[in-house]
Amino acid sequence: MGKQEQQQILKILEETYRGSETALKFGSLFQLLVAVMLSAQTNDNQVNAITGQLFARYATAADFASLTPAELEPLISSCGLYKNKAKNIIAAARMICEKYGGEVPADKEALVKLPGVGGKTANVILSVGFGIPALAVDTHVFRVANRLGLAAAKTPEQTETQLCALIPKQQWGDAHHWLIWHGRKVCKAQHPQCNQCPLENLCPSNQGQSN
DNA sequence: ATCCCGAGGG
DNA sequence: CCCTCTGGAT
Repeated sequence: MGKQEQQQILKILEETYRGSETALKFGSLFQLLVAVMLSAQTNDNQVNAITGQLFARYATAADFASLTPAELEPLISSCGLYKNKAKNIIAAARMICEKYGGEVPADKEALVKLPGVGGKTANVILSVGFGIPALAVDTHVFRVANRLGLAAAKTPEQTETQLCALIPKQQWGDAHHWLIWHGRKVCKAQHPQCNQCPLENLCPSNQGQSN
């Protein structure tokens, strides 16, 4: 896979998925943080199904900091992993109140120190929340980047490094969404829809390609 | 049965 | 590196 083909793939991804953005609903940076924390190992619809009511009742970091796990758990249980998520969301809310005046910090080092916030979540907050260039690598980005030959990575960290070297900084946030949506709609984990893929003839993982 | 915009702990 | 946490959709 040469650099020429990689740039061609990126161009087609951009044309196909231009303008795509997060499906998560949120009304503030802190709500974005909660929504992304809830999204682990579930899908956007499951998160959006509960955050409407949740954020109407509890909107700010201070609101969540005042909750106990026993209070929050039943409100988020439908998203799965709910004990860890409840504990982490409350602990992160308290740390944000104590250390950052109730505002989500615009700094990756600080974000990653929040309980339950790892590299992927931190990068989503930076790029989607603050407009700071960052390329979040989730399960879709990891899988799709490897399949398309945009990366040859064994870990999400390697994927991030390799993609960032390939893509201009101002497109990191957009590229994250191109790969997410391509992974969700076409390049699925189980049964990739290669026959309706705009990259069918460029993808090194497509066995049935015509060229 | 498998996957979903992961992270922390052992 | 592996395991665990977890419900809901397909």
